[in-house]
Amino acid sequence: MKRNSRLSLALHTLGHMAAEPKQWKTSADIAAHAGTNPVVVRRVLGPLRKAGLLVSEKGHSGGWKLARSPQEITLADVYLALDERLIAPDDPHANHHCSIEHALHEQVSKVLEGIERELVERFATTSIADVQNMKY
Amino acid sequence: MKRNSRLSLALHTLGHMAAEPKQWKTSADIAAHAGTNPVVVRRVLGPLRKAGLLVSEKGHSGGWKLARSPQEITLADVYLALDERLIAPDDPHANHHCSIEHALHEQVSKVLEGIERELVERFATTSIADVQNMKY
DNA sequence: ATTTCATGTAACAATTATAGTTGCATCACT
DNA sequence: AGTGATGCAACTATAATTGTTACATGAAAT
Repeated sequence: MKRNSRLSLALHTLGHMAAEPKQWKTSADIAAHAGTNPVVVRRVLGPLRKAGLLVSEKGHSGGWKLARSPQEITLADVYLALDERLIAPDDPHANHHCSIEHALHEQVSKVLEGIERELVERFATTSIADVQNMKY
Repeated sequence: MKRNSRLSLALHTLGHMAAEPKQWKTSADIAAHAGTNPVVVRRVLGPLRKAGLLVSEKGHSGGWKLARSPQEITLADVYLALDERLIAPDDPHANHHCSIEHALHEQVSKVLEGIERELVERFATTSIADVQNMKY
């Protein structure tokens, strides 16, 4: 696979599911389409289930499907569920000798943090249905 | 170092330089402040020089400094110079068996590509001087 | 001129992050 | 019971990133 694969895999999968919201899809099927492994799929989809975007069922004729309508799932929901932070590094306070360095570091972090927030807001304006319906 | 280190290292360095735009800084000094290696610093700063954001001089009393004023260097300049693509994976057309898969893939790519563009626009609204001056 | 100190670059090693794999417990439907 | 799915843990493999060493080149200082 490539970089940013978690988000990308998630969006593909949700896009597919949006086309047939009633149908249960197995991780094996999803993996086959995505050219990856069922366990990898479950690993990516797990957090989406925890976030309430998907539901899964065990057992015969089990699998995965959307927990709500595609219009009600935004890219921000997915992004946050996956715990991605593409802009701002999760850097919970590196040590810096000189105080100028420290202040500057704080500044850079604040700026990136702000842009990260704006990115999430942007993601929130697009739903899975939008992706699937070729709004763009 | 941590993730996103290239962008982050670049911004820190430029921030420092913005404080003393006349002064030549060596990669060794920069590296010491950033807690990394001079070669790594040159590797990150090289593309910024190629993009015309920095100038460097060899020899005794050589080093690096800004090629223009901090107000005239935006985060987008840095981001693009480093060739970062944080949102959209550079995926020059993966093969897909079924055409639905293909169409969906195109869609996801288009959406992410659009958001990537908007991110660059956002970066363009903030300059190194803004970072340094604690505008936020 | 020679020494000194810097960049520029290549090649390699080490580390870290990510993806892939195997194995098995658990649960639900047939 | 038997089958086929998820859930999860542990491990391996691979890729990406960073760090290191070595050396050629160029410019200033002596």
